[in-house]
Amino acid sequence: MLKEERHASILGQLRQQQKVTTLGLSRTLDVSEDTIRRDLQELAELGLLKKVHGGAISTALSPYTWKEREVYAHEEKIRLAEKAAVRLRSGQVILMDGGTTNLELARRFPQDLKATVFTNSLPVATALSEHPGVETILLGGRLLSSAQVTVGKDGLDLLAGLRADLCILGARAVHPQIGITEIDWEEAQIKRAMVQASQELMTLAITAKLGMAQPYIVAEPRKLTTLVTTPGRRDPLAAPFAALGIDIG
Amino acid sequence: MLKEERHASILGQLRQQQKVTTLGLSRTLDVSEDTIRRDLQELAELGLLKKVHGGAISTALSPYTWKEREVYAHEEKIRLAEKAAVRLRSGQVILMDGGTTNLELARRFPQDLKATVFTNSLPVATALSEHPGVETILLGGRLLSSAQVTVGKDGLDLLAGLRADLCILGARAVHPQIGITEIDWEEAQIKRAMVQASQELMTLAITAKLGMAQPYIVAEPRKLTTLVTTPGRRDPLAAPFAALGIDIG
DNA sequence: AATTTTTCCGCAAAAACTTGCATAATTACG
DNA sequence: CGTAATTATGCAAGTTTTTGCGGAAAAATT
Repeated sequence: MLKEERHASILGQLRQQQKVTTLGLSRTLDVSEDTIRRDLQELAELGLLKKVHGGAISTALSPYTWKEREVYAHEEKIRLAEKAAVRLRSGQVILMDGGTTNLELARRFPQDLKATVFTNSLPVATALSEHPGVETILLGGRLLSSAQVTVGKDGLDLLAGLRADLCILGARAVHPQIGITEIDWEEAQIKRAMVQASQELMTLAITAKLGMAQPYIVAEPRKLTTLVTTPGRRDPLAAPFAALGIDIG
Repeated sequence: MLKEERHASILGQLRQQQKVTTLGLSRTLDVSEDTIRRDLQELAELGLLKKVHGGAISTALSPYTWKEREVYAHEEKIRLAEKAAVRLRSGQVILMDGGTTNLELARRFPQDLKATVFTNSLPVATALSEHPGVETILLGGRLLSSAQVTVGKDGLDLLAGLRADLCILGARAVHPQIGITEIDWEEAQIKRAMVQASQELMTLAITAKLGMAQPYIVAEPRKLTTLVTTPGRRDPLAAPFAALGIDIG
């Protein structure tokens, strides 16, 4: 059996039952546990699953709540937020959507920054409200508890009449050909409106989100101005974006 | 069973019934109590639950942070919130503004209540987002950092087109002749619009607020339907309200 | 105060993982 | 086609993680 077949089989099983065990795969695929471990490691490096002691679990485990997502890859998110924070300039009008990475950025806005921020994210707004130099404007609408953001027509209407300097998107998936994509249609709509309403587009993406894609397109790759991520511009994961002229930070 | 599965199961159970016991989990998941204890500790370290003697509870229920302990008359506010919570009925469309008393009420919405809540308060919206039966709609606008509420034209416009069943106001001052009054002009405007948009008006007021008045009038005394407070209807502080036909709870 | 329940601590066994290495399979190329 | 290079696999030894247990400590209950 070819390695690729095994990988496909593992991912298939993972989709069906959310988890796989090293021992179980070793038996069904008739290879040693060591080989399975190496398979899982490779797939984990591609962000296709999450390796745990005893096997692996699906990264896109659906019943994840906001709180649970917040602790996932937390250290990496903080590093990205720190890198992004130094790129902000006073006087800007900024659009920010939700996401746990954006929340870390909101917490790390430079103390002396003066800016106006429009956001549809409750946690981001809460974090920014403690900042002395930032005027925060919350987009109204129905609250999605899973993502802690508001959606709906009111927010879209407000964005339609706005010309902001910078949009900071927390994306679920960033792909060099497909662009920034989302899994929820209502969220995707608001994000699209945010992108439309601003000059520049910055995205913070942890490694696991690079090269991934979801059903609803938020922005095409060429819309992206800055991509803040962990791998450098030479890294195969980031290089395709650099080739498009996107600033890799 | 993988450790992560157990964790997911624990969190799932916690989300549904907001508490779990060590013994119960040990039985359902078929591992020793020590293992459960270690699981709970790990999850507690990630901030995903709160460990208590005998098991764990949802963090949503116990946000007794250092800040909240210092809230003025906190215990009294909690008692008022408990009294008000039992008066809520399923199917209602409710308007809620901010304030620490309203926040305590939001945390104590009956678990089986089904309702739609419009609010301009960030903490109230955050608390309600954890409630399975409540649809939360946030009023947009500029964020006042001191009160953690939004103000502005967008919220006023939305309220103008609304007919709600109940308005729950957290008032700064309640006077039997002057009515409910506020100290901030912008907040007063939103509150006034909320009162206008609903059939009934309920207010939770700690003793210290009774008989007080502030510059901006939000609602006349006769608008008030229910006053939830500590003194009984015979008490000289509450009697003038009872005389107006207001329900004292 | 006594008793029961729950938690904490250290330990030991089992399971799972890592690493280095030898061998087998596959691919590359003259 | 044959041989070298590369890659994949399995094995063994050592390490880490996980788990359950006994007993002491702490907390709740009576």
